[in-house]
Amino acid sequence: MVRGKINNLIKKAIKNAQKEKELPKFKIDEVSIEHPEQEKYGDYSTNIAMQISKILKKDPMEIAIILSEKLKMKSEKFLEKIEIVEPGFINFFISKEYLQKQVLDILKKGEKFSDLDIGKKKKIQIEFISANPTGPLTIGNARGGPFGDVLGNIFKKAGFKIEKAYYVNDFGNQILALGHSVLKDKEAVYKGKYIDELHKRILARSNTRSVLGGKEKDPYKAGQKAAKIIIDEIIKKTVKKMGIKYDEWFWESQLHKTGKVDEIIEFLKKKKLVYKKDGALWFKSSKYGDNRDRVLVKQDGSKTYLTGDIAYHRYKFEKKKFNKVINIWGADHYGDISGLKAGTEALGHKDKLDIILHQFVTILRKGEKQRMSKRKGVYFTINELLDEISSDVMRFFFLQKSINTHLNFDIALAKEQSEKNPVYYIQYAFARIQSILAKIPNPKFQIPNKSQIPNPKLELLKHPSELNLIKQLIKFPEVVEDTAKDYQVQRLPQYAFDLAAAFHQFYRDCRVVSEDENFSQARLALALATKTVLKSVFDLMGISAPKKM
RNA sequence: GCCCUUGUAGUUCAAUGGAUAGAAUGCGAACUUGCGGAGUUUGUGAUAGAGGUUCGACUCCUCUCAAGGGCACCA
Repeated sequence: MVRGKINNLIKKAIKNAQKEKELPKFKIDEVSIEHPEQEKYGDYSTNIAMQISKILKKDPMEIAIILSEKLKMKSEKFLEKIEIVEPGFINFFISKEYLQKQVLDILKKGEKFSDLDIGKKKKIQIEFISANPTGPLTIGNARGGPFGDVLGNIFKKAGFKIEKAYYVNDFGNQILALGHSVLKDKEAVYKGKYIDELHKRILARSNTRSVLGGKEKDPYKAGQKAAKIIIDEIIKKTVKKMGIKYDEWFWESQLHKTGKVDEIIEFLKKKKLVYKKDGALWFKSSKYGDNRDRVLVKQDGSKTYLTGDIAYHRYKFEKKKFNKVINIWGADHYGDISGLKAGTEALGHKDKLDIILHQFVTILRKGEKQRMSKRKGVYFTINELLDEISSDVMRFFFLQKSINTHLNFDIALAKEQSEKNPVYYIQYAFARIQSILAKIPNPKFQIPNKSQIPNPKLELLKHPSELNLIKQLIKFPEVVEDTAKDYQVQRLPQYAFDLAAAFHQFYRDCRVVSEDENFSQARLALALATKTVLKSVFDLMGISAPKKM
């Protein structure tokens, strides 16, 4: 990675300057390197001189001059020049030769280009969606879907071992409520077509061989049966349609059946972290920074959601040995964070749990807000959305936005704009490359690939559009690295768009297949490298890479 | 009342404390007889308000205003 190389150069330059007493000793945590927006400021840039100037109270320009002298001495072939600009920026310009060589590097590495090793094979579990099995997935609770899925893909690329999990809350009050709803008795809560169907199926006197059929009068059992059907026949299908594949579907009821929840209570009792009050058993979570204590066992003897969740997390950390667990929750679970964090800390797994909240989606119909409620049967399901727009468009739409935004979703607009969507723009770039490759007229123009890399005269690639395209290509590993660190997944669609734009410009300016064999070879190599990277980006985003459109 | 998140072109969204705030879409203009006219170039237009910190603020701090969420022995 170019950025890594520059980083090392700067660190060495600082050390050298210190050795020669041109700069005093001091500590810096991180050298920040960015891409300047303007071309004249180079390809990479650092503000390190300003950072140091704060510590040393010395003029940043002076520091920049000292460092740049050291950098120039050390400078390697990949840099064409280094410039200093007021008030103390050091700007780096990448050499043509280096860029040209990178094309071959990408072709050699293929799909593995931008595979990183920052994960060191540590195990991360990402749990997302995990909506209650009481109805179809709505746009509200599925926002975490594309996000969690893609974050997992990023981690994998960055060298972590990943598990994607869905936690099924098939236990407790909402299951009872579901049961009543299915039985359509006085305590019914949920409404909708699916409830009517479940009502028929679960109450109908069907053939005795059917596990789920038959008359079921007990509301809790009816609820459990309904939950299983909802997961297996509704949610799993929707999830698949969204292009998400889970490694594990974990059922909460298992924890209760196997006594894991009781074990948690015993464990906390032993650690003297519980007490009785008002007939309930409380967890002293406030000892771990929670704003209040939490109930583990209610007055009526049943366990709270939290108790089960702590048991589940013990399973994650101790049985499955995850080094890190990331839960993606809706903003309505904000109040539960400190309770679970306290629980994991009591278990001795502090700092291994990350909880990311996603804000909600406001559904608009013709500009008017729609209040959603599963209980009232008013909601917009993922399935309905996928009838209107493709999974590609849906995923891209959600991925583009930071998880923190309260986003507005106008269905009519989404449908209308799905035809002008940036996804098409990006996919079109891919299709264009395919079409170029398909049209190679002369068999002498070999298509370079992994097994057979000819020696394209890459030094011919010197048009600004060609060099710019290569610069985009080599940013890919940086995108993976940054996203694995800060979880800002919207960087990915942004990058895909920039890359596609760079390709379209190249296409306009540089004819790929021409009479000139050497040019054709070199540009084919570049087109192929672009195809490789685009394909990887599509894979990370879970979006299809069409050969034709 | 307290806590979390958010407020950026007409609209939907970007921008590790950096240099002239970037796209898409809308509206306006132009290019493209050539590997796909689903492409390219270009004009228009925005940091909710008031203070503060900083060489430098959309970004950090304080207050005000506005939106969503949370403050359960529900999940």
